[in-house]
Amino acid sequence: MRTPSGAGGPARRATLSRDRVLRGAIAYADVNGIESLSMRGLAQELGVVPMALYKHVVNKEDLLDGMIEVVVGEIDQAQGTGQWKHDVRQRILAAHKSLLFHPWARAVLESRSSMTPAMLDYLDSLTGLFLAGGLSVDLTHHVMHTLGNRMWGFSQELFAATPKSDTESLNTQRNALPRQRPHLAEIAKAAAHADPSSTVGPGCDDQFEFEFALDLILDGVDTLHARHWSSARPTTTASD
Amino acid sequence: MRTPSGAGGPARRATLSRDRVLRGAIAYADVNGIESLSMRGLAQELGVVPMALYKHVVNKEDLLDGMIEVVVGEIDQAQGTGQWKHDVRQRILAAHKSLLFHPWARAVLESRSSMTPAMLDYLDSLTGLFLAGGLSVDLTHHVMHTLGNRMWGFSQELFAATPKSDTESLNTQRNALPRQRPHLAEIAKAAAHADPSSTVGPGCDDQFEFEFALDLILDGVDTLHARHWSSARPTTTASD
DNA sequence: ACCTGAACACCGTTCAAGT
DNA sequence: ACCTGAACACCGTTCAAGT
Repeated sequence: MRTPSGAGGPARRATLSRDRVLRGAIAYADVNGIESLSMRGLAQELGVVPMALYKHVVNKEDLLDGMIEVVVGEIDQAQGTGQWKHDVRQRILAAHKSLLFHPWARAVLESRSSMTPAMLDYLDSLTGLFLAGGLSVDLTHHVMHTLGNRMWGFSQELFAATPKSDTESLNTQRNALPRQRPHLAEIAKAAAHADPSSTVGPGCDDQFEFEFALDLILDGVDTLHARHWSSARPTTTASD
Repeated sequence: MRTPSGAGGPARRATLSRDRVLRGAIAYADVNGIESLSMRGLAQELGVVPMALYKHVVNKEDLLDGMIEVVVGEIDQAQGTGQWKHDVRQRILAAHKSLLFHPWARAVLESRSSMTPAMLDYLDSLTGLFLAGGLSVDLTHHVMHTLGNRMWGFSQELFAATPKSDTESLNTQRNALPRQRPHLAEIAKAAAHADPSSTVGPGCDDQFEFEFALDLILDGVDTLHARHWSSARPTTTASD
């Protein structure tokens, strides 16, 4: 025992590389949450002195950039069928799946000040699917914005936030809500009835909601495309 | 000079209140950015010892909650016209405007673990507009999700990120992009042609893009409503 | 009872001293 | 030349000592 690479103590880790640092950080964030990811903590997890990380990563921002690069790079790129709506749908659902797998990824991705190469590649391939389907450059441009844009100025999955089950929060959800927010209560009740499995939350099927919104947008785009929509002479937007 | 409340030194501030703390924090974040908002820095800005803040705010999370509460509470609630599509559009554009005014607000709002009363009130009033317009509870439910949902699993205004103008970044934008990301380059070129004012960015009209996406969704909803769409028997989603 | 300075347990990153 | 411990300049929050 006490030999430098003995079997008793903490195992001697393989030599560090950028990839090992990034994957270590991803695993750390998956397990402990992104808010508790620190350079010092990650170094300890990797069995390394904190400053050793700075050989592979210029600073914490670069670490976060790299983590996003790995996650976005892993988005499945299925073979296209040539039908743009199907192919776009498939690609976006693949991205959705990858990001769902790492709960911290969306917030980190949105906090990046500029896009990473993998992000640009993904966007470019998606753009290419629209153009290959015969959509105009003009329409494709605005569709890309539509897909990237959060509605209302803010955008997160609004009913997904599981409130802490402290007393006040439960009161708000169960008692105060129906009185003070009757409209929200009505749709929450209907959703809970449709899926009685969840007792306190509204019991929404996140995947259904995601696909509903995606299809609504893609169908709307299809309509505009068929009408030869152009930003120069907008026909309102879709119907009028 | 040196009198406790003299005219020479830093002016004696009015007594602290939760409102003064929250508005001080908002002003601080507007000027210095949310990332440099600290309890200690805010206290100094308010001419107060750090621990004094904890009389009005339970911790930093509560401070952030309160800031969001103020911003969301300031969303303009125009008088409704009775036409649901118009009224919803107006309310959402008002929210968009309020959040644009505080660049940090979207990220902070999305980072909240549960909704604040003002957020719930806003959502309830929006839900009420759909229901008053005759949309089914079912459709209204999914529409609320659609508006709240970011497309693709991630969602920020994708082309809004103004990259730092360091050399590498400019290279990426100007030279590498057309070669490596031809599709993105094509729509960027078209957009720059339409609006030659911005030299490096794609020159997109953010407000136009926001309204395009909003109208696309609202028009799609209108179509589903006219077809008596129900999640029990979805007609695909819209057209087929 | 209220207020607050000092202290605690952290951060990311710099830097100079070691090999 | 490389590596790394200590140090620097911060955090949010606790706590005990002061009034």
